[in-house]
Amino acid sequence: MAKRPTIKDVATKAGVSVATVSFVLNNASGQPIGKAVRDRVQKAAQRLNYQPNASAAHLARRRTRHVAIALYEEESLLSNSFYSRVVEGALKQALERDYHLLFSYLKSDYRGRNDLPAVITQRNTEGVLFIKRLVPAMVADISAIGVPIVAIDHYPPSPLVGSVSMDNRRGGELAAEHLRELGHEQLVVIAGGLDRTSIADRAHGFSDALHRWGYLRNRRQPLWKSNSLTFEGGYAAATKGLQKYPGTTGLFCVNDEMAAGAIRAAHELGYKVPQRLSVVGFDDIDMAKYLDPPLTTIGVDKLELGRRAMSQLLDQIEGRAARVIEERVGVQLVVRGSTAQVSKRKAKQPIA
Amino acid sequence: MAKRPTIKDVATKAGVSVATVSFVLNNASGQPIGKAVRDRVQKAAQRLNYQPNASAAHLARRRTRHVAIALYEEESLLSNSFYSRVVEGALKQALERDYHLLFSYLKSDYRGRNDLPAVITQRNTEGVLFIKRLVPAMVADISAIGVPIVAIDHYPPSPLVGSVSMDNRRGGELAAEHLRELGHEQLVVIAGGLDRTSIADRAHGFSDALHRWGYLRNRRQPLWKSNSLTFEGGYAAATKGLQKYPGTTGLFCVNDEMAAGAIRAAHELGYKVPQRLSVVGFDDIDMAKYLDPPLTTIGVDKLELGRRAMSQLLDQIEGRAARVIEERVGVQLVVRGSTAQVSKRKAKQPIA
DNA sequence: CTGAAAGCGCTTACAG
DNA sequence: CTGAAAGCGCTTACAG
Repeated sequence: MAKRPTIKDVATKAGVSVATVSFVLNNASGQPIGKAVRDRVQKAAQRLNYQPNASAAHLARRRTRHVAIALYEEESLLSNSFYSRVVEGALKQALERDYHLLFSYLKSDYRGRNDLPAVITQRNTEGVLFIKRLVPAMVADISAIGVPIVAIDHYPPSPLVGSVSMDNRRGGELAAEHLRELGHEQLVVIAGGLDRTSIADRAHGFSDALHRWGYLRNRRQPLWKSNSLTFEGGYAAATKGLQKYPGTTGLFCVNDEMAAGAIRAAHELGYKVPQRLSVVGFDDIDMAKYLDPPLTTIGVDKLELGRRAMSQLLDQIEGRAARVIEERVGVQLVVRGSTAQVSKRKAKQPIA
Repeated sequence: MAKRPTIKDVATKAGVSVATVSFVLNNASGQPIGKAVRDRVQKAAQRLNYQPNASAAHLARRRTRHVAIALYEEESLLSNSFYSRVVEGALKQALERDYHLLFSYLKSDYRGRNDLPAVITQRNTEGVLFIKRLVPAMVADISAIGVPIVAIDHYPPSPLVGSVSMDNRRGGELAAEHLRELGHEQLVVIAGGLDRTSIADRAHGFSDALHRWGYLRNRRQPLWKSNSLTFEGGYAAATKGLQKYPGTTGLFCVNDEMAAGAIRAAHELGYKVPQRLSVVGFDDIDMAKYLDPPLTTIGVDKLELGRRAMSQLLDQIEGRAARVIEERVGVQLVVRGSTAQVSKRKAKQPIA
C-alpha cells in the first residue's frame, strides 16, 4: 500500500494546524472557521487525496461505528431466502447511517462471558442485532456491558431487547378470511415449531378468526403437526393428514416451504391444487411465485424488517430512543394460484 | 459501556510493564518471557476480563484485518440463492482466519477514485472481493493503491485480479453426456447473458461435447435465446421454442431459474416432464429440489467457491501467494426427476 | 477565528 | 529476560 497522506500532510499543505483540518473535515459545529481557511483545507485534502484513517479516529473518539449481527453456525441464516433479505435490509440501513455491520457466528452453547464473540468484546461493537433466536444468558451478559440489543422475529421473549417482528397474528387472520371468503369449510392448519412465538401467533391468528365467525363453534381447529418447518415437514404432515381426512378443502401452512411440501403431497395423492384443495402459505419467499401453482401466501416486507430493527438499534446507540421498543411491521395477503373457490361437489375421496 | 480495563491496568495488576503484557498476550515469538511472568500476566488479564481495544491495535500495527466485499446496489446478491451461499463461504473463511468482512454497496457508475467506496479508502481495507461483475476502471484504481483483489465468477476478465470460478465448461459437458446417455437426439440450449464468461462457457461446454460425438455433424447447435437469466426468461424462451420445434426432447438451461421457467412453460403446453421432455439446469440452487419434478442439474459447492476466493485473498494479503491465480472448483451432475430416457414414440406434437 | 498539546490504547524497536 | 519511550493518526478541551 502506498504511503497514505495523513492529516498532518494536509495541515502543512494548507498552512494550518491539524486541529483546524480536523474541524473543517468533520464539519465541527461550534468551531467557527473562516470560509477562506475552510476552502484552503478542502482543496489541500482533495489534492492529496486524503482519507482519514478510521482506526485512529475510532481510537480518539472512543467510538467505532461498528454494529454486530449474531448468526448461529447451524442455521445458515445468510442463505435462507427469508432471513437473507432481512439481513440485507439491516446492512443497507447501517451503511446509510455510516455504520458498519460486523458478522459474527455463535456457537450453540454459551457458558459465560468468555464465550462472548470477539466481535463484541474486542471490536468495540456499539450494538448487537439478533435474528430469530436469542440465547438469554448471552443477552444478559451483553446487556450488562451496556451494549444495546435489538432482535428480529425472535424467541424466547426478553425484556432486555428491543424487537421488530411482523404482524404474525394478523397474517393468520388474513389467511382465514381469504379461505372463508372462498367458501371453505374443511380447514386445517399445518404447523411445526409452535414454541416459536411467531409461529404460534400465526396459527392462533388463524383459528381465532375462525372462532370469531362461529366457524369453530362445535369443533376444535384441526392441526396437523409437523416436526420441522421445512418442505419435508409439510410434505409429511400433508400426506398423513390428507389420507386421514380426505375431505379437507383448505390448508393454511405456517410458512411457504411447508406449503410447497404440502402441495407436492397433494399432487402425489391426486388432489388438484387449487381445484380440489386450496393452500395458503406464509412469508412470500422467492420460491412462492415459481411453484406450480404459484402460491397464495402472506407477504411481509423483509427488507423493512431489517431496516427497522437496525434503525431502532442505531437510535438507541445514539441515545435518541428509549430502550426496548417493540415494533411490528405490517403483513398482507398475496393472492396467487394455489387458492380457489371451494368446489361444489364435495368429493370425499381424492379424485385420483 | 462500563469503563473497560486497558493494557495498563493489566500491567499494574501483574506488576510488569505494558510491553510485557503486550508480548505475552500476543504470543510474540522472539521475546523470551519467563513462565512465571507469563502466568501472572495471563491471570491478571483473565481476572480483569481484559480485552484489547481493536482500534488501538490496528492503529499501532498499521493493519486492520479488514477485508471488503463489493456488492452492487441493483443486484441484491445477498438474497440471491446462489451468491448468498458464496458470500457465506467467504465470510466464514475470513472469520476463521480472524479477519472481518466489511460489506460495501457500489453505485453502477464509476467516475474515478473519488467514487471508491469509503470502506476501501477509509477503513484501511486490506483486500477486496468482487462477485460476478467487475468494473475495470475501479479495479485498476484499487489495484494501483496496492490493495489485492480476488473475483468470483466474474466478467469481464481482468489480468489484475485473482479469480475463482466453477468449471462451467465441464458442467456443460456433463449435461450433454447425461442427455446423450438417455438417448436424446433433439437437444437445445436455452441461454441468456452470453456476454458473461461463465454463461458462455456452459453453453460451449455443452455443444462442444455434442460436436465431439458427431451429434452436431450436420447441424448447428439449436439455441433458444432469452433476454434474461430468470424464470420469466426461461419461460418465454421455452414457450416460443417449443411451439416452433415441438419435437424437442431435451433442454439444457444455463441456470436453474430458467429451467424452472422452462418446465412451467412445458407443462402449460401439455408436455410432461420428464416423460416427454427432459430438462437440465445449472447451479443446484435450493429451489431445484422442490420443483415438480425435482430438477436434474449441475451442482457446485457454493460455499467452497467463497472460501477459496477468500482464502486466496488472505494469502495474497499475508504475502504467501503470488498475485492473480486462477482457481477453478469442480462441478457435478445431480440427477433428479426432470430427466428420463427418451420415449420411443417420437411424438411430433405435444401430447395435450 | 486558530493553534499547541494532551490523550486515545495499543505495538515495537531499542537499550539494558 | 524485562522496561522506558516513541509512535501510530486522529480528536478535543483549553488557551489565546
